[in-house]
Amino acid sequence: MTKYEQISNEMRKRIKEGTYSIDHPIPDELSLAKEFGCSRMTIKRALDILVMEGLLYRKRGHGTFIVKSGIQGNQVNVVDKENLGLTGLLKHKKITSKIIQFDVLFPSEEVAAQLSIDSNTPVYHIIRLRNVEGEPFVIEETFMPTNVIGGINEEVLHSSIYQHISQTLGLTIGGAHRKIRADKPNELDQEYLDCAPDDPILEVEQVAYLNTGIPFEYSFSRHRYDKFVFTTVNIRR
Amino acid sequence: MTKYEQISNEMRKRIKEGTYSIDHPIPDELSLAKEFGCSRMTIKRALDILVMEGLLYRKRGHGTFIVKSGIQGNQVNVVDKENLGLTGLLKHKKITSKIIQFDVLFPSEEVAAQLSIDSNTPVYHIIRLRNVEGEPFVIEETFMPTNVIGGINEEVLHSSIYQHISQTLGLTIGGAHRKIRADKPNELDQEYLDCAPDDPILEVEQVAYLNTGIPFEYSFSRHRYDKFVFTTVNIRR
DNA sequence: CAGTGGTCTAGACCACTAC
DNA sequence: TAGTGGTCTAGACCACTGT
Repeated sequence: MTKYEQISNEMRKRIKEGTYSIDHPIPDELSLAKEFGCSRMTIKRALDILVMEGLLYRKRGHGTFIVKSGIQGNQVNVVDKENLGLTGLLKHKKITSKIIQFDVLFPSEEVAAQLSIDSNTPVYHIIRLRNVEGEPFVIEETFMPTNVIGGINEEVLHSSIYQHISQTLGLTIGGAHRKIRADKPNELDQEYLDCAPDDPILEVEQVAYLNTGIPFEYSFSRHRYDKFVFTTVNIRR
Repeated sequence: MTKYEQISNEMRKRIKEGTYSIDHPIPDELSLAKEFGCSRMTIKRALDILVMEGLLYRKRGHGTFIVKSGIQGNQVNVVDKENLGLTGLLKHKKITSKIIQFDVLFPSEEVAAQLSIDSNTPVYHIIRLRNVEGEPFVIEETFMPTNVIGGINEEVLHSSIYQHISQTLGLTIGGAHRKIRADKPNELDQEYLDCAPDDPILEVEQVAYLNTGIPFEYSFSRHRYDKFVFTTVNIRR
């Protein structure tokens, strides 16, 4: 844990606990530097994190203030929490997976383009039904290049692909591009998600990247409309 | 324009133009500091921007590399481009607005909570149908505190509220929290969006904030499912 | 070992705001 | 004028990597 992270955590705690008045600026950076026994740059960096989290804002010439609406709500680190896969998102919930399809094939033109591979590179093709607490939740169709990921088997598919990537393969997930849309249910949705012909579907199309910028996943997640909300936090810099 | 911004821009240009080999690290930070006649910290800060944009990635002990998929695609500053309102998102398209409802009322408990105001503060209540190129696109229901925004009239509603906020009122938009879900169409949707009873709706619920952290808008945007895709870019730090 | 990026310092000057 | 945050410097040491 770096010093600026420690200070950042301590300041977050103080802000949430109400240590500082909400109508006045928090102590200035030089004072905090003296208190924490560090340089002003380190304080600045620690506070930068809280500004990015939406907990503080700065006014040049005035000081640094607490964002009133930022205190309530316990969404600590919301900004970074996003691309962790279903298993990461829903801890403390019981997730089971049913493998509907699992094969290796040559990618279509579209899939090859999204994964930045040529059509001779085989890809895993996986369709899974994910149940949360025993209830059908989402159907995920996933394409992954075999030469980037590798080692996928039924055991992995029954637990978490993301865990396999980060822990077994030692790769770091870098980010994702997503498209979110509403759609009518297809036959697969109606069969496995147990939804009526007029129940909408929330589809998330995603290309996920390693921190090297190499795409490792192209997927479509089709959610029951009554059980899933996609949440984003956007903070201007 | 600060020095680190200038350097960041110059480096972005070089990367896109192919000045540096894509298979080797770009020059190390000390060399760049010498070339640009600045300290290493300033170089680091300039490169931080490009890392956040997904154009570069770092490997401790190795160097700094170009993200291959980051070169193609001209999505400069994608990350910041998001919350600009419909008018900002769809430039070059002809947008017209039909005002379905426009009044001032005392907020419900839910609306007051989202806007962090008490129930005695009046809010604008606006329902607009937005047409793109003459076709119905989205119904927006918006609540805004009169004491934060002010000066809303029919003329503003027919053009762009966001423009009014930033240009006329001189306020800066800071960020937004959004929830995206699929839903069945209600009567208003069917009437104005011209959709069938089994056409899904993509709803975006949003609380938008000024850079001071004060919420200024709580809104629900209900889109035709065949005309709108919500896109996000997520880059891990 | 040398070379890379990650963190941190102690201080400087500037831009903006209030008094 | 005094006080704030914004930027920048010229170094330092550490953590990690490959040879």
